[in-house]
Amino acid sequence: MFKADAKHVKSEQTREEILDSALELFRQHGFDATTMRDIAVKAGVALGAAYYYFASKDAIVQAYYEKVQQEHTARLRQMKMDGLSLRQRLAAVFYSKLDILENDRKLLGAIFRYSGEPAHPLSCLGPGTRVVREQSMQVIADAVTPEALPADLQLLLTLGLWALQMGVLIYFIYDDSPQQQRTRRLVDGALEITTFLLRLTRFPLLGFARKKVLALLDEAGLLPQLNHALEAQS
Amino acid sequence: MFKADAKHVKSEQTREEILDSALELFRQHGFDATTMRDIAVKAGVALGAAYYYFASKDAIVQAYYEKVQQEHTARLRQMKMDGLSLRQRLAAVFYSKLDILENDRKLLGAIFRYSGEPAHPLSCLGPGTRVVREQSMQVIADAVTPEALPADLQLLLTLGLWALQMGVLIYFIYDDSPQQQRTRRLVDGALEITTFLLRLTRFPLLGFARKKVLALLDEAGLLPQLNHALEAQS
DNA sequence: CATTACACCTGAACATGTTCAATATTTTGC
DNA sequence: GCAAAATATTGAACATGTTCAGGTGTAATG
Repeated sequence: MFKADAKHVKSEQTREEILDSALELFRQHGFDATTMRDIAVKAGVALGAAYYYFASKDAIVQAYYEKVQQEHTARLRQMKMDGLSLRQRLAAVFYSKLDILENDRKLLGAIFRYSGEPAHPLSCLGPGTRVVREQSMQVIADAVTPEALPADLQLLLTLGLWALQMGVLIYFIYDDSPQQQRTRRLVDGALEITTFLLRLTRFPLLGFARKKVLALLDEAGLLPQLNHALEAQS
Repeated sequence: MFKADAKHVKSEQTREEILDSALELFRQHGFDATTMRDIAVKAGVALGAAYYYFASKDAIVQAYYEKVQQEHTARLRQMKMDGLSLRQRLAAVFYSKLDILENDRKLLGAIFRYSGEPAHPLSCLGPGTRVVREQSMQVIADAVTPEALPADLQLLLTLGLWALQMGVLIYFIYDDSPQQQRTRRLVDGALEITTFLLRLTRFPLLGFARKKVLALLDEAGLLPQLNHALEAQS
């Protein structure tokens, strides 16, 4: 069995070699300027080997993003959130994501390339990316949960924040201010407003709007079985 | 001079021929399954001619979308909006767009392909598509203007509705319900909630939130010079 | 009418993502 | 240990988006 493991390790090493080479080249010369042949040469394998491990060039970026999501989850698990406010916890979630992605903004474009193609396996909204998408929602849900909100509101807030995060990432890609300070300020402001509005939902009129929104999202099939996910992980 | 015009007409005809051939093939077999060679053959021209008129395969879809936007603008100009409520006017805006795009949902994916690449000329958020983007905002602005809202609120509402429209289009692409009924219901519900919330902005607390949101968007550079656009067209 | 300029068009050549049949290597079953 | 199965790897071949040096016809110029 140890030999099987050794082999698995070897195989995994080849994969890593290809992935690392690809990322280094992407960062140096950009995604489009890097060819699969360049990647294979740098990784010291034949062209076909790259396709043995990755279904496509875009799939390499997808693999990168999965690593990013793992790292994001890991970082937040390590943080002590006790005593922090909801807004502070959410700021930690958003900021750490930006920190991780800071030097790879040019790679992110590939993630969104198939947003409008339901059938594409790499569509960031399609079934092919469900796992990483749910994981990214879970990170947000974990920051929301301690607030002990009513279940429906919690679901709504989580979904809204996830959508906000998507928007922030797009803004981040376009942000050419130094160190992407503008994106950070945008996050600050958006979270301030979010928590402010959250407090308002106690009032009857906004509570009514909340119910309306939830019903609408439900009818549209946009409410994921986050409940299940939440139960499963606890 | 009439000969020069004749030539211009001829050239324009070739362009149309290529565009029409491309669209028909895209609709029949999908965007990816259609090759530039197929398009050229069907249009009765050489491969290079297609590239004389369109910078890339994606640019053909962009040209299509520009036609769609023209049609959208034209249809709404023709409609009598007198006596309609804001919600009814907005419903007309959203519904007519869906009507125009109804049979071309598969084409739309290409529009969003470069959302995450600021430098790409076809990025739907980049400078290369500014004209058509402003035109699509203008259609919404025209439906909002008769409401005679305070300028800041009008700007905010227009921007929000434009973002909503983007989201609706994405949902539309993914919607496999018959005749995309779900998207229509989503529009109905979203507009109901929007107008409801709009009424609430009169209350001081939500008015405060409104100011916050505007300041945030302004700082983020997300408020376009829609004022200018509005002035220019009136 | 000859010449030049220019818009329009051609198709071969190129670059690169992707496939795949063939081969090498490792693991498994006996 | 050895044959068979599974896994890993190779690189040539292919498909297709894109480029480009050149050709063709038409209109202005002299």
